[in-house]
Amino acid sequence: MSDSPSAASPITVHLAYLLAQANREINRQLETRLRTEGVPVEQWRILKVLSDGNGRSMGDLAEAALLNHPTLTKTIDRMVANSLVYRISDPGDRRKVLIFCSDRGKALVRRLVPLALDQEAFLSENYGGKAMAQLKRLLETLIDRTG
Amino acid sequence: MSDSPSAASPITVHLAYLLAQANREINRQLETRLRTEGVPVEQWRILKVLSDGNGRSMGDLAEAALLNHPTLTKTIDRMVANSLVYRISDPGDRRKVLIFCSDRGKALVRRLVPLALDQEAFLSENYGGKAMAQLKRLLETLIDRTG
DNA sequence: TCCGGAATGTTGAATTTTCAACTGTTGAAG
DNA sequence: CTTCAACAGTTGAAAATTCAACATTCCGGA
Repeated sequence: MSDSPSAASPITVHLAYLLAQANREINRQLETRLRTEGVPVEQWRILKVLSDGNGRSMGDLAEAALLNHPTLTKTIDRMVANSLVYRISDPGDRRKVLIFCSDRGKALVRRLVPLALDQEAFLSENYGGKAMAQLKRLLETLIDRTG
Repeated sequence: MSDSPSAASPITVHLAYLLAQANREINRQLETRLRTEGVPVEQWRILKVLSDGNGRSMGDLAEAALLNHPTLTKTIDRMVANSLVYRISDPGDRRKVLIFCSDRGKALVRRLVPLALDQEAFLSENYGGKAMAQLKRLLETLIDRTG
């Protein structure tokens, strides 16, 4: 009898809430790490995705970087202004625009990757590599099953 | 030898990325459910926290609802305009403002709770109650250990 | 008592995101 | 061939968020 009969369950037991809370916290940690290079988390995701040298359409990139379409357009505008990426009209389908990472962007990614890996290492240490692997696996299947 | 030696690990293996992705997905699902009542997820969180009848200071509420301070101020402005909550200056510390849920707000929460529980039920079914419990536990400890 | 620093919220400007509407392109049906 | 619906991306206005600066109140020490 730990609760009175009418005690409603708090929102803190909802998966949606816990995910939002954890995401907020981890995102903040990453944000402060990336602040060294003055790069927002969204731009880090975009750059990392593009860093393999392949171009991506806006649609694919939006999906990969977890951004809405118009938001991505404007973020890419800013990144083009900073010479981090560039647009090329897709020769095969002229509705599409391919985004590529510039040399400057690639150099930035090389400085960013260690910062992100630092976070992973930090989490592994303070949270446990086992728990982390388990959590990642559960998140992946959650995304697969509902996304 | 599944990867070439120089293959960089994709961003999709980072915990920060997986959390962002899962959060985005689950949040969207919740959003569409709450759309029935036209309530943004952030307001749902605020209302649910306040629905026990106790007042909260802006600071406590911001923490509980996962919002920054100025964002909360303006969100509460909107909710006051909609008569969902009201402000009362804290008698014990006049720097503080206590936020309470109005009757209208409470009635709304009663319609919202089933929508949120529906999501939990849906997830339990399509993802597994076991996996869900495990995921919740892992998220809680992650938050404890890093937050 | 009075001062000054810390805590609590709010505000206004600037930035960012979102929504809906729009342009241009493709592909398939007739 | 045309035509037209669907697709890809952008745009401009509106809404929301963030940042920095600003009150106001509290509290501890001179």
